[in-house]
Amino acid sequence: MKINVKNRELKTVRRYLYEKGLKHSLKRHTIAELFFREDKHLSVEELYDMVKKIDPDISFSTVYRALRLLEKAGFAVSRRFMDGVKRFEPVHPKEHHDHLICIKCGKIIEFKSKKIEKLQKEIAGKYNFELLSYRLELYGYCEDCKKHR
Amino acid sequence: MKINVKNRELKTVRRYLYEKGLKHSLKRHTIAELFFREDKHLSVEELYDMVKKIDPDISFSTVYRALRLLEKAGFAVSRRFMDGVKRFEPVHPKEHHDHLICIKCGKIIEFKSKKIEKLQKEIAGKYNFELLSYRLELYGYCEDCKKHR
DNA sequence: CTATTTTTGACATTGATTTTCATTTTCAAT
DNA sequence: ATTGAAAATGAAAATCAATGTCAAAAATAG
Ligand SMILES: [Mn+2]
Ligand SMILES: [Mn+2]
Ligand SMILES: [Zn+2]
Ligand SMILES: [Zn+2]
Repeated sequence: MKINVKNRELKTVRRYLYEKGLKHSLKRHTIAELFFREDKHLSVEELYDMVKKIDPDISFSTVYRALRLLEKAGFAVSRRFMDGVKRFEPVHPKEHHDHLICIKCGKIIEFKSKKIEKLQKEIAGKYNFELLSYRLELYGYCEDCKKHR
Repeated sequence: MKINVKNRELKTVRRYLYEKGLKHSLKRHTIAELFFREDKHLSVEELYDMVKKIDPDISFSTVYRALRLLEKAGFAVSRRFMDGVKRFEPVHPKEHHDHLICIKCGKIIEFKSKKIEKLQKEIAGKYNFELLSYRLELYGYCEDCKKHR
């Protein structure tokens, strides 16, 4: 159940805050809750626009800082796709994944490929590289967008 | 021979300028020549710093515009690696390639993998995506840097 | 409730990129 | 070589997302 996942994460956030001597505020909670519920790749701006509808008294700064906090705490990761803006997504207890990005509607589909990972390791090995991270992004038209163009 | 490649490219640039009714300036030539000669992944700033040593009267603006022109004309491509700054590299009549990037010294190694490309196409197909472009970047320590750390 | 510490909102700053505009240079036609 | 129209240039300003500052507000322990 999505709800349960979200609640588990919120509780863990709460524990993290307590352990770090940070305070648990309603605004922070509102932001985190929405962030986990949406479970998407959102820019600060985008999340802020959604947060505003729930509580118009939450500022951009607060959304920005909440996301950075979640990232530092390991509950979120950020990445930049080709449009250059930083996007955050919740970290799930799943491994690395990559993305298919629609250049028309912006839809993002996640995928994993053990085969590709294996080939990457081979390539790194060939150049005596110590591989620490990587990113693979596939751009094009999604199923819907390739019809209507 | 590298020189010949470079000269061929400069001539082609000249032809492009003529066809578009643009003018051929010495400054533009100096910038393009250096850009093709270096044949690396350079930010505007980096190329500007190198250009200054050849002709200190060339401004940042001019380097910036020259690179954009080269990109529009198809002689250069730009990309952003994880540091977020836009880098340009000459387009050679070779296919798509990907990058290994050292997170310590910044060295960039190019590679190609038909196998990975094939897997990517399979993945795109699985999601009914029309694949147009992609980027794959591998980050880690290069051969030298993994020793001295 | 009070004291202490953290959080917040508004605004400022940064850093890279891009645009603006007055001046200079190119180039084709004299 | 001279000239005039169009493009290129340099310096400065504008933009834009990301981040920093700080006084006021809110949270938590005692
Ligand atoms: Mn993702
Ligand atoms: Mn390259
Ligand atoms: Zn789409
Ligand atoms: Zn290195």
